Amino acid sequence: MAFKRYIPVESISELTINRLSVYLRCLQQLELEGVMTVSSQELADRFHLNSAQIRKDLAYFGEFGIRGVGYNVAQLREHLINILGLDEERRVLVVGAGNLGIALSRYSGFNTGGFRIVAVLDADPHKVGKRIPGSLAVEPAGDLARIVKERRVHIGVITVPAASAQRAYDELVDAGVQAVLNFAPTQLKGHPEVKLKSVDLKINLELLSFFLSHASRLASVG
Amino acid sequence: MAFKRYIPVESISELTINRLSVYLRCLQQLELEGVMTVSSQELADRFHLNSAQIRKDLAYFGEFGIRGVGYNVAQLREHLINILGLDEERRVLVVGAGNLGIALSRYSGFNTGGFRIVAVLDADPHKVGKRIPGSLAVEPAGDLARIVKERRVHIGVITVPAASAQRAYDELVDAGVQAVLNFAPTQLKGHPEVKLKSVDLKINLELLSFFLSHASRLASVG
DNA sequence: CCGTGTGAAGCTGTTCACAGCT
DNA sequence: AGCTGTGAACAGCTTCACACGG
Repeated sequence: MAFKRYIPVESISELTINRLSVYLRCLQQLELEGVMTVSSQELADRFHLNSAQIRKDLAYFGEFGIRGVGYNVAQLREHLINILGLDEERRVLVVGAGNLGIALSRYSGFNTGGFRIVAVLDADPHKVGKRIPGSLAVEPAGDLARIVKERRVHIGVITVPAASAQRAYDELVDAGVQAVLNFAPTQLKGHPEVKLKSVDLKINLELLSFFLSHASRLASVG
Repeated sequence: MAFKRYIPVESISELTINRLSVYLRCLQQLELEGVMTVSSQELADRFHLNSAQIRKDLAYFGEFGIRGVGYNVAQLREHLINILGLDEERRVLVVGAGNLGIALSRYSGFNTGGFRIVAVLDADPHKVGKRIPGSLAVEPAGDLARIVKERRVHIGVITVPAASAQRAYDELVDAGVQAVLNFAPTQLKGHPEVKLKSVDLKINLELLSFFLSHASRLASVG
């Protein structure tokens, strides 16, 4: 792989990595449309991005474009897949078979493009054994460590209530997962060696609520 | 309400608003524990935040603390609820009764703390009429405009596939919603007057995948 | 004396603008 | 001639550090 090595990976911002995912979506759509080549300006116009930022983000990882021409769509798509590590299978385990856990385990985004859900766990004996339509059967949370090791799980997803999230996180880390995606609305801490990303779905609703409260004041002005 | 008025709301960053939600969670937990008063330093230590940032974020909206003492937990919690507009009922409509739409409509976070889901729609006639356990029955997507008006919907949530998301967004805006939360992995555009927030759940998995790919290189070094 | 509220400093992320390659 | 790749300027966000009030 022809990645630049003189810029350390740790120095690249999460914002840049998130944008690489966005660029990947855009390129996949262009490829469907049969577009062979695209300039950063065309990409920016089409998908409401900034052309300089696209070039800068890509330049962290290599020189993928051709001056005077632009980028080869299929090639750049492959590069992004390599950079994001989506060429390897990532085995995912979901802790918490509540509404969100079940939805994610059936969600196509979590079962395509390199990701595969290999287990869904719950501590509630009433849920254990139930088959999730279009997905797996729920397994007992007590088997977490064994399952992580046997199925060589890479990523743990936490969809338990806030009060149980820290314990789930600790167990996942002890069992040996390499990264954790947390949906519980709580601040987890304790394991700097395992990458943790937290997502609080309600925060986004509250953000919109804030704008609703303050938009009416603006509207009353103009 | 004793908000500062000399700083315009538009100048406050989304990052600050998101942190207000986090502070609210923290205060709710402290209140459960019976803590009456808290300093920014104690809050920061307890929940892994930065004390100066807490003070600065709060100072945009007023002077809520007492010098030499700290903040009254219950009072500050009320202030945050007011600032975020969570004292008013926000009526939410979900477009798309797939896995994610159904999960969100049952998700407690979307039915508490000021939010109430008043309708779940889908274009698929096979889904229409089905009752979501612990939630509402699915209604036809064709009734969107009527339902938005009759039930005075504030916020539309898009959980349809990427290809249908722009249409759903346009219909929601035309029907008169004031804000939209989009879960479809696509770049929406066209209505600057309606606040739009997009969340792509898969981007977070891809971010973790990136770190997995690059962590092994770090591990091989040290 | 202690902790808030806040200018100022420092840092990170974005955008500009152009040299250099094709 | 046109577009990439990139240093430099700019903008925005975070952290510092201290004057001020309780």
